[in-house]
Amino acid sequence: MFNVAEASARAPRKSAGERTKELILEKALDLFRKQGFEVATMRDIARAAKVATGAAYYYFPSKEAIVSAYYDEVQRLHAAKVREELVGKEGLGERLASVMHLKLEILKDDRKFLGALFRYTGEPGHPLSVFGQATEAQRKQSMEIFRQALVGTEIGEELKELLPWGMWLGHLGIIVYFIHDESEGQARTHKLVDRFADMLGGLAQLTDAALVRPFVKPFQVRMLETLREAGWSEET
Amino acid sequence: MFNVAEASARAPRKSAGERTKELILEKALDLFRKQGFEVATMRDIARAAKVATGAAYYYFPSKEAIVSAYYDEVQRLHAAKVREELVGKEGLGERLASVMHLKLEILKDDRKFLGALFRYTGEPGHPLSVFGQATEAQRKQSMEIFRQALVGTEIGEELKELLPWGMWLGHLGIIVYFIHDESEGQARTHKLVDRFADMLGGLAQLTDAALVRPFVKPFQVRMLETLREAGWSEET
DNA sequence: GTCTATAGTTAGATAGAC
DNA sequence: GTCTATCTAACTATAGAC
Repeated sequence: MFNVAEASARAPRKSAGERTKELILEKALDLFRKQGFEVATMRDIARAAKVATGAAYYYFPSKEAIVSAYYDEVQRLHAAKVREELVGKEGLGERLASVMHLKLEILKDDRKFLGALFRYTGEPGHPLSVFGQATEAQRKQSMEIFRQALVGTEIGEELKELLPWGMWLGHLGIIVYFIHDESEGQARTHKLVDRFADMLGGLAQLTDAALVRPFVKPFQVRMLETLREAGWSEET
Repeated sequence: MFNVAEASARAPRKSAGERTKELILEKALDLFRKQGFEVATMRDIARAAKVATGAAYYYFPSKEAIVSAYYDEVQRLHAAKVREELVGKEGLGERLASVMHLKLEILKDDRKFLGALFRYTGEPGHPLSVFGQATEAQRKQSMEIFRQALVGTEIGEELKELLPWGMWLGHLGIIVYFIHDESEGQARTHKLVDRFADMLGGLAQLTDAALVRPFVKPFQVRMLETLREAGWSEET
């Protein structure tokens, strides 16, 4: 009996609710992928999961919240893959490119409904706003992943502090580009990632080179000051 | 009689429809400012303008389209003010700061509903997407305004091509920050603008300085290449 | 706590008469 | 160009079964 309790503590059996929630999420994503976000209705989703509409709302306060839950899963997956794939990779450029390609790989079939993530970007109070209070935890988690890209690379103190935030912001931009990218396999986005990563790697080296650093450092310092002033550090 | 026709050609009398449209726009903005975008309904707006709901939809295909029409007006106003205020201002930093402060000045009372502009950022097909086909004209127009900030400043060829686009993109970011900024009179945003403009001015000078330019130029060239590859030039 | 069933509200959007 | 009537779908509310 004690053993059973212990075992369930180690690998807790999913409650009925958890399974239902997963089922709804899964069926919703099926529909989003097939029909797109707009066309799929909450009624459809509930029907596909063989639950009442109310059940869907019991687990997800809104349709967008389903996409948000999906994105949580994406982040978990991304963090895991990054841990695996980053070993042996050296240099900021190579590491950053790897992190981004992995992310895009995870998102590749879901461009049709990814846009829902950005719907509340301009509405500070909204629980699903990318820049809002309610999503701070996810933001930190995501920046943490990008911070991994810096491990083992030789860069100055200022960049070490600036880059995780900068890369996170840049990666949002890349995702928007990715959503718009109709090229085969989103090749253009992947190419763009390689180019940017490469340039960033080069620039990081350049700015730390003995000859150039004296000129660049004041700007880095001022940039840091400015961002702190702007409240960026409030949540770091 | 000829004179009347001529006069009306020069200053054409507004048709009934145009006046109705303006009335709806005006009343909608009143309500958005008082209640916010969400709370104000199309029914409220129509009632305030003393027309039927259908009439509002006859002129504006969606509620967001009203904000979009408002933003067109903003751009017109901004272009005019920039033309006035930029005379005598010298240096990239000072000119850019001026352009941005003027924009924020125009937007200052409307942060409550500005977020509606960004609602379709992640939906390429949508007529109101910031990055979509349908809004290309507005985008160009807006970049044109930022290009004014460069007039008379001494910067390299690459920057001359990169900056209008870069400033436009950056200014979108500033607007999002502005929307989130609860400081008195959005002082933080204005401060941020000054800092960024100042740094950009300094960086532009630095990168064109004889000692540093050889190092930096290759990066600028690659950046241009990359952006062209990415399709940025397709619409310029 | 996990749902069903059902009824109702709201508000964006549309169709068709005038 | 404007109105009335109507539709749709997100969302809410509630009462109750398990």
